Amino acid sequence: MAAGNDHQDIKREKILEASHQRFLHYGYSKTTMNEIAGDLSMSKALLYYYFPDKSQLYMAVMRKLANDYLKLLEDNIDTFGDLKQAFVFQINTHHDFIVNNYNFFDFFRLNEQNLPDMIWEIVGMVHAAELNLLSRAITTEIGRGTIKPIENPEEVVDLLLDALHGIRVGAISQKKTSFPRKEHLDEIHAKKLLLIDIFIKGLMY
Amino acid sequence: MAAGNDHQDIKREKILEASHQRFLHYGYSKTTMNEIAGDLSMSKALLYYYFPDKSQLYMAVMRKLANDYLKLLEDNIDTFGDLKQAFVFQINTHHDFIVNNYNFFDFFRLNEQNLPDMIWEIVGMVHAAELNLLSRAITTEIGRGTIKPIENPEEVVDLLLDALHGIRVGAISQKKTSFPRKEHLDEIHAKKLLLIDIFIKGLMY
DNA sequence: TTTTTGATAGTTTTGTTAAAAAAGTCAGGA
DNA sequence: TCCTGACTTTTTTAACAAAACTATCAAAAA
Repeated sequence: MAAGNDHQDIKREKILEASHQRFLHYGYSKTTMNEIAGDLSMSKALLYYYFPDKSQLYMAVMRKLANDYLKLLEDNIDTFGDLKQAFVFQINTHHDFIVNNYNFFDFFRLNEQNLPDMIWEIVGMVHAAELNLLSRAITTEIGRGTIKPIENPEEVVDLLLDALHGIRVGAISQKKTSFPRKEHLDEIHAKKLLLIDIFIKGLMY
Repeated sequence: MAAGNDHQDIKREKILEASHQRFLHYGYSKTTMNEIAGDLSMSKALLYYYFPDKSQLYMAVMRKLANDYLKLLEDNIDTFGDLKQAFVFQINTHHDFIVNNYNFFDFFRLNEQNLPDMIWEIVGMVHAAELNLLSRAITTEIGRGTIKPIENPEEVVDLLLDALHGIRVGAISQKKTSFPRKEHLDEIHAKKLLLIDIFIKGLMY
């Protein structure tokens, strides 16, 4: 709690940074604790002094990324001229987040089934923030009188987020299921914009 | 082509039926050709007389299921009072199709990545039929003057189908990614109805 | 007392091989 | 043309050793 933690915190930060790079470029399973330690010119044992194990180190990096994302959302809450701006902002921010960290999430793709609970805590936090941003935007918009009053805005936003999550690449040609490939993300992004366009109109009088 | 194929076709049908039951109850990887042959009191070699190999037998069953589904869609094309009826019909039919054959599709879940191309042909056919049904319904509705003219109805329907595909179980509590579990299908179904409600309104004037 | 490390213990992944099980083939019978 | 038993080939499974990696710890350094 005292000032003495400063140096420790800085070191932790360094470790998170180096780990992020490794995880981002090589994925979870193909980076070893030795390599991270090597990048920082420290011993592997020291990593274990700062973090209890590999998976929790990964989580810590992920939490940091999530926090940055959350902050971005929170900083822009209630700053939108209309509902569409809010939705577009959310889609763009989310898109950038995914594109910039695409390889980092191979951990998700690999384990697919039973991921550690802490992951779902973080995902839940992010989801809650998105829900908050967008349902407030909806409430504001209702106040403006542009769209119909909604009993439960969160339910509607939750639905939209699910729907957005379902957008995949070109129907017939491409093979669905599985994770979207990186080269498709831009096409997906464009489709999402079209979807919210229709969706918003669906909320109007 | 001649009448002599009748008996062969009946036998093929029997094989498809028995295979369907096995695949449905035990999944692809846990049913053996011997078991199917046993169910029909025939030799395994005879199966290979009618079908080239196991995977193509599975495909044949799948194609049969798909054809039944397609027929259902085609029989009801252009029979809807309004657009919503058409969408609800599609969602309900699809829902029943999935619920009734849930275990059959474990083949998808297992392989997840690189599935045989023939699968995608069938998926493509089904998708095309859904696209056709719904975009015709949209065109009809435009004719009625209820909704705005759309340059490319198929694009819009494609988008909606993707969105529907993304609907999953309750946000925070439940763990996303991965296939939906059977016990969640009804909840998903309800959410889909809500989505098309908003979506259709989004297409109106 | 806090931070750091080399050495080492423990666990998971990888590679190998043999046995078992299942897929797939074929010569020949009805 | 339809069908089968016996056979071959391929795939899955189990067991186990080697290698790679995670995680720990006593002790040195700061």
